Amino acid sequence: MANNIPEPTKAELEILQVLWEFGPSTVRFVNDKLNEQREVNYTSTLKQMQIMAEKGILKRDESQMKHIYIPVEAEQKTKGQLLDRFVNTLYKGSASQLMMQLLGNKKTSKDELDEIKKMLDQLADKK
Amino acid sequence: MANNIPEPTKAELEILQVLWEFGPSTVRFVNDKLNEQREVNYTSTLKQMQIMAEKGILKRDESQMKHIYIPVEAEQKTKGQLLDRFVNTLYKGSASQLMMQLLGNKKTSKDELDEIKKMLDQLADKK
DNA sequence: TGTATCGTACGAAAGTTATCCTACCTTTAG
DNA sequence: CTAAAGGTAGGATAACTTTCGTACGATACA
Repeated sequence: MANNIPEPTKAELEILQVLWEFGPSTVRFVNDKLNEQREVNYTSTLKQMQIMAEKGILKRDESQMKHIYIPVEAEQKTKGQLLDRFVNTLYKGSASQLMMQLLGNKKTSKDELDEIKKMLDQLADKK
Repeated sequence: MANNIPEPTKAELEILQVLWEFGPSTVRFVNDKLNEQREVNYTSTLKQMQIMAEKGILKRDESQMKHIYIPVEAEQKTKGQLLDRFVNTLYKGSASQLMMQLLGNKKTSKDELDEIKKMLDQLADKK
């Protein structure tokens, strides 16, 4: 399978997040969601989503007048690729180095720590 | 203290990585390193580093003809900010969610797992 | 000493991204 | 039936990023 999707831009990522959270949506819906955070003109969002469709990031259902846009790749897959690229670029692929930074730099809650630990144990069992 | 450095661009990050790894350097040195990975014209790198100096990302020692460039912020600080932004954007700030993705998606080595676990224990002790 | 080499400075140009204006079509309500 | 509202399409524009050509000064060395 092709493993290299073109890196989504900042604006594209904002739109993807809305679609991931709320499922297939119209431009109107996405634009309203975006405007809860910052001001964007409707046609800007429209254009952006059209471009994403051209690029193959989104597909759309044109059977209705109000087109419905759907992400082509699943949330986890895309996020995973972005994360991979991030850890490769900044931490030479070392997950533990990233972890160290993450936990060292931030005040991570005890609950989070426990959750992470649990996860690690489960993973260790599998091996 | 000001906590928000402007996000370094892709090309800027490449340059920073060289300076972080090898310490304060001339344009020539950085450009040579970059050319081990991809072809870049010397003046491109020069211009890039001049811009970074203007932006305050780098400072430079002009006492010699061959200027020496130095990152203003420490590696860990900058990487920490980038990581913060990343986890906030993609995982709503949840470190454990990011971890799950990281460990689930990739085949992380047993050694890495152990190292991470050790790190967690140390952190837990501190609390 | 003069020429090749290596450095900086500056501006132009190309590529990418993000935004929005305008045109025009469809639906809906009065 | 007609006007208002809401939809898509497409081009223009602006900002940002990246790349590099050209000019010119300093250094080295034959």
